[in-house]
Amino acid sequence: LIGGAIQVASYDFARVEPKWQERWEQDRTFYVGEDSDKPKFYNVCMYPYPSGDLHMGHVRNYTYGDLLTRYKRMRGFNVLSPMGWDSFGLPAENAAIDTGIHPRIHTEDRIARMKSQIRRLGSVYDWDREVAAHTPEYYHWTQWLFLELWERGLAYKREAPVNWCPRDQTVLANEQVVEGACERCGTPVEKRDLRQWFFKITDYADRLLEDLAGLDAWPERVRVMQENWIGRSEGCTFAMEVAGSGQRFEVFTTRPDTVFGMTFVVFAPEHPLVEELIAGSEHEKEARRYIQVARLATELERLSTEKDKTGVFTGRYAINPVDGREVPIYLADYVLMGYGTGAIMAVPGQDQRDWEFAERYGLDIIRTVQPPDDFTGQAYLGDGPAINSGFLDGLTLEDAKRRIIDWFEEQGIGRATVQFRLRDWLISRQRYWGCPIPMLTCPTCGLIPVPKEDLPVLLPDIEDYTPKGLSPLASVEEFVNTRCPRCGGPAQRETDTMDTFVDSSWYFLRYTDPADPELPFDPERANYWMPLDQYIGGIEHAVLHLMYARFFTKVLHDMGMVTVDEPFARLFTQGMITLGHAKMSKSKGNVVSPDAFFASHGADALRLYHLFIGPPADGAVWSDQGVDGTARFLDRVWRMGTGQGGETVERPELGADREVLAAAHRTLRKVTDDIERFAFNTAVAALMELSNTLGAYLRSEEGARTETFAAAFELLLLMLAPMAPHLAHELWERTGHESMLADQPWPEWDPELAAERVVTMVIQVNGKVRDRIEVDAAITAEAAEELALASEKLQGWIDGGTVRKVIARPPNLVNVVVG
RNA sequence: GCCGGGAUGGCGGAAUGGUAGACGCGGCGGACUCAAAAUCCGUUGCCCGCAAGGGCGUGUGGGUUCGAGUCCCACUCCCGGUACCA
Repeated sequence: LIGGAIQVASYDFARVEPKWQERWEQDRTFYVGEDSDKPKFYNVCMYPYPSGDLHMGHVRNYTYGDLLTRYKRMRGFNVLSPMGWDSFGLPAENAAIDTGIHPRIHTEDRIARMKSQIRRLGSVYDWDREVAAHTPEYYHWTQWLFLELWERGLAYKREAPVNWCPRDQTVLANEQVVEGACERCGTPVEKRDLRQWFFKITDYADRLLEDLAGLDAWPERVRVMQENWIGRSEGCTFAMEVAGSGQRFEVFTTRPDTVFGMTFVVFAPEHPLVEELIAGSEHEKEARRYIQVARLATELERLSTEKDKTGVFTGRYAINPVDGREVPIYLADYVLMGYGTGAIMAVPGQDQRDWEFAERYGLDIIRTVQPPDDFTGQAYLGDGPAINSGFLDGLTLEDAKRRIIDWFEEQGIGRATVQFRLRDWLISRQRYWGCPIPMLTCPTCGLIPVPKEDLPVLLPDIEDYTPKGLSPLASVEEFVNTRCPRCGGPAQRETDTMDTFVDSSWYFLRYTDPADPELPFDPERANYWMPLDQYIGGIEHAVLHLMYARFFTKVLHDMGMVTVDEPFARLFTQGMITLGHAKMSKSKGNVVSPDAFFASHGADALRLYHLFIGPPADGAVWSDQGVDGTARFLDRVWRMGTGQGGETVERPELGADREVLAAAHRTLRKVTDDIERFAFNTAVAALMELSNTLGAYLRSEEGARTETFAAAFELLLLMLAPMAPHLAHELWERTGHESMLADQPWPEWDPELAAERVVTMVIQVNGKVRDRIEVDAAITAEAAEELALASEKLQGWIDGGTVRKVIARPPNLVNVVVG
């Protein structure tokens, strides 16, 4: 950046960093096998979508991951840290629509760019295990896994109302709809009925929920988010009858105890019984109009809480099974077809939504739980004795629930049931750049899987990527038309591709056996590495990827392919880097590129700043000057390590120097602690302090003793090795070490040296600091008290009062209570 | 609304119930230099004071404690997630 003579004195990262990046690669320092005596440590950063440019979020992620790889290796672990590419997906296809460049060319070009940036960061991986979702060698096994799910009844195709993004011309999973809009492009999502492929993740709902409890090394918030997403509620399903017609339908409720308070029934407008219900009713016209309007409403409008509840009377009545009373049946879109049975018993006295609806349409409200005297709200949701409830009167909420469910069972009309909010995972995408679904439709045999020996079903090259509501594959006749493997007749291939979250649900298993030609992975090799000892990534994957990957792992466990049934033992979710509290994004044009910093400050300074910026779990505000600061620190270390920070002197005796060595060992203790608890910011701060101490030592009047300085500086380099690896390795070599720094064991601190000998003791009067004195760290309470009371400064503060109490907390503090 | 997290100097942040503001950024003053950059030294929460020193101070109001940024209660605001889930 700046030329001139001075530049020679500072850390020449432009020369040093590439040198070590090559060395690590040539020496295969971070390539590993399964034949080690050391304990294993499987460390993964979430594999990226190859967008082509490393952004600060990646840098933060890989800096943490790389620190851990290097640190754990020094701690004696057989560390596997692989990297790969989530390389199917929409951006490459959208680019192809614009430019005509094949998504594969586009993607592979970007992978190459990103890979070189990752190398430039000094982040090290076992590249022999690199995987990319878009390669036939990988998606062969994604298809194989699909067929396994199919064989187990966990993959199925059905017509369903789905979320349709009109801009991307594709279906979205529920998880990809954010506030009624497409997660990717923000376009409001529409409802469409399409035949789609689903994975039956709901079969695993209970296990996905229960096993969260065992994930105690996961962030609490991620567990809570998954718990809410799965959304288990216990309740009861019971049957009711339509008066006159004898038609039966079921309702689900979590409050069966309030059944005597039912004053109406509501059906979702899409409920399959609605047609029959309204046919011939005097309210038929009105009802049809309402259904029409409800269907057209976008998800966004329907979800709006601002909207008043609307509905329409069907003209029919349902019979309450507990007392034979007839209650009106309404249609209303506040009841959702996708949850429960799509029909509810409405109890306005105990449900606020029902209350609002009842008020609007002038329906009765009956309280069945006695609210407390001071209750001023509308619907009462709390506990209390049951009232107006026949044989339930007087019972508490829980007792009444149990009693009424028993009664339903005795009558044979209902039972206790559990409902989940979680829906099956819709995996069909009407797009080109994804993993083809290995299924055929035969006019005689129906849905037929592609035989495993015919895999992979290759993605054909095409010319026209424009979405037309069907996958672009649908217009490739050579692809579509094939033979049925069962009857030999003509058959047609499935033309949808899979959601890219399918690809990413198992890549961490492929890493363990990346080139296996027979299986997605060898169970033995997978069992050696699984589970991941550390998984690091963004919080945005809290429910999507992390839950799908858990689901796949459980299925593979049930297949006997892998022993564990949870993939990620420890999860760390990093906070987001923002610029002045605004999210960095291309569209806002406020992206700070790491590339510029590789050139101006070097990778080590950038890494160190990411470590130093704040607690890793928190968001952080980017500051260019912050990188100046860590670069300055590295320069100071560099000058000290290359003899430019001051001369050392030969001196036999170790005197006050002992304190310098002690400081180094205390730093080592703190840095080790801090790394273990992911407090990288304070670990860096501690290294800065040590470097300040060493600088002062070199400049001190009596001079730094050669041997002592060397010992302390060596510790500094060892601690810097995982954080600023290039500079640390270079200085290690320059200070005369033969072996590579990365191969050194992490040092142990000397407890005797690290122990404090003299500390500052604070003397307080009534909790306010009035004096400070130096005392022996081993001082007794009695001696501390005596010293404190003897303090001259204290006398003025005690004057006029009597000492009521003395609290001594040696060696840090004595508090004299004066009254 | 519900769930989770948070609020500390000009800024990022530090602090097992025990010296609030470590470390860094920025600022100010100085050394070096013809000058600048770089580097080094000093200083930097606010208020009063020439100083010695003193007072105040961790979103607000209470409480527990010899002692509270930290624990408890009530509230305000900010961030994230989620939302007619019966």
